Amino acid sequence: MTQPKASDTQTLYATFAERLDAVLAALELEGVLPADTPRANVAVEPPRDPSHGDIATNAAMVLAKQAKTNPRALAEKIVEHLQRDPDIDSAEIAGPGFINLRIADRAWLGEVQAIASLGDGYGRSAMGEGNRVNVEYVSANPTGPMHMGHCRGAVVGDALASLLAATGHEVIREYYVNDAGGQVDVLARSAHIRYREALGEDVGAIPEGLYPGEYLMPVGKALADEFGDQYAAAPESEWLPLFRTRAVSEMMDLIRADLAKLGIAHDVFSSEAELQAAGKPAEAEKWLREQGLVFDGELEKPKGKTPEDWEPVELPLFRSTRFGDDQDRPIKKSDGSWTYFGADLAYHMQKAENADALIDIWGADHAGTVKRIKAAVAALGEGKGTPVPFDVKLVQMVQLMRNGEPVKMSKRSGNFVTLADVVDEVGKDVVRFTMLTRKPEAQMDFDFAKVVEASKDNPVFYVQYAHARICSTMRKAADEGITPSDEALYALSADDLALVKMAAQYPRLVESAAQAREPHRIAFYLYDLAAEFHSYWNAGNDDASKRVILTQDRSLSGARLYLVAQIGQVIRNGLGLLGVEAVEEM
RNA sequence: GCGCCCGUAGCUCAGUCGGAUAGAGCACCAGAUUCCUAAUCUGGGGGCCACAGGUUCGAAUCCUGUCGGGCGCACCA
Repeated sequence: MTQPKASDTQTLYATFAERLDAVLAALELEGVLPADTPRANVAVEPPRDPSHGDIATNAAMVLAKQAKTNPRALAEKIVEHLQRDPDIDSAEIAGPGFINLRIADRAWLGEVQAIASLGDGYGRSAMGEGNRVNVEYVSANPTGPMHMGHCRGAVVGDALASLLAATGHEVIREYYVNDAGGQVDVLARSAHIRYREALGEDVGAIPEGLYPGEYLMPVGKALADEFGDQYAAAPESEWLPLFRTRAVSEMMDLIRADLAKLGIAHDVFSSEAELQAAGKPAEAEKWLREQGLVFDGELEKPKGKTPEDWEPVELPLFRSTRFGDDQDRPIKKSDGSWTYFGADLAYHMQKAENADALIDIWGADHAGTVKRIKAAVAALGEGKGTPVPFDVKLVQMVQLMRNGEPVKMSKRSGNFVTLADVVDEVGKDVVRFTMLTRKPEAQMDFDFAKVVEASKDNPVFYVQYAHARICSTMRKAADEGITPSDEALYALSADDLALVKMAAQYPRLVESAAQAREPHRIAFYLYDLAAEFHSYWNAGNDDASKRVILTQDRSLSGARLYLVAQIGQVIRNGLGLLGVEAVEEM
């Protein structure tokens, strides 16, 4: 598949922003505005109320003070210039000083042709200027299959990565494998029990503190097949590293398979164990000590209630308080091994060397560690002289429900709803769209039963149905011998143009969603666009002259088919960003 | 006690860099199918944007405080 090219031509809204800019520049020359007037707050956007026109700007209100006049007087000067633009039918001053523009039909029709010629590239943008952005997401511990708790971050991260890729960023999708801590030793011990079980031993119940899940049985079986009983009675030190490596590798295969079900594939898997083996945390420590940012000091007491076995210890601390953290954080434990943070710090420094910007998608339960990792990246930027843009997006918890009752999940007890189960039951598209139809920083309930049983109410089908309807219309028209054509676009009516206006917002929406790093905006937009289309379609039920397929007026029908095909294109492009399939029939 | 996130219609949620009369879906009520896919559409009722101050031409949006919900607060990961 060839990568669609970013739009070379400017989209409609962008050109009007530029035209306004030119007017303001002219006013500076005329002396109405002082030279080099800052215009950061000037907005050019569609008004919420369509009766106010196609495009509105607040320029006069924002700049009135600098022009030493009142907004309406300045607005009149601006309008005077704008009215000379042949693509602007009218420019009116309203309310406190808004300028409302009505755009000529031919400009809108040009946008329809732009969609057609850009195809998959419509809505792509060069905004990112090829900046390398590393997006780290999922990074679930390799101790078992993915459960629903991981799902939201996975989908949001993936959609965000796609969004950035579509807006001219070079995106690295990365997964950090936490394969170095104590929990992977627990995994190895759990695998050892399953190994003995596979050898025919009666192991009874899985002991407290180990992973009881049956997903480790195939791992034990594979180890038994390969090594026979040579490790069955051997001391732990003989088999632990081996079992750990094998089990982690199997778990990662499992996780990759789960992610594949969601349509997610990472470019890079970084191993914490390898990072440590390569001496990266030690390098980071050395460098930070030189910067005076790591020192040996006494660890502060935890802020909450003091644990009973609390005693002061001296550890190498990272001076994260210098960057706004509540306390300095240890990078090594008292046994000399690296803390999670110590390794993570080195990991982020490594990532920063290979990217212009970093984004982490984390679960809200890790919110407490955001400040220290941001401090680490800030320290790096300071040391290198160039700050590294770094964003941690927190994805709030998903409360899993079943018939209104919360489902308690615990990996330790083996009681959790796996991602694979849910995807198998309701489908990838439903899961992805559901996760994307709310902003990620708000908590959400995911009622399993509701989503399974009432999935036909899911908005994803509403959007997909719009696309399927368009495809079906194209098929039907082909049967009637009517082909889409832009020859008679001039014949389109105001109802047709309403659809165009909605579609024309797509490029600016993609850019603003990418800038805000909020992929959910795409989902809501697609819903609105689908609604506009369904409404348009149904108008043909009441009034046959408003149908798309008109056997008695093949030229108008061809124009409408051409238009509708472009709506389908936009829906397809948007769903593509979200990783949801644009089905051709339902 | 401290930090982070959230609070918008009965329910689930949008609300763009602060902009004009705060919007959808579900549910409820009334309609549309001899007609391109009714998984759709049209119309209706429903709001102290948690509360109180502040900032300004203008606040659901920004600031401060209060209340309510969630998450976190060793050297775990």
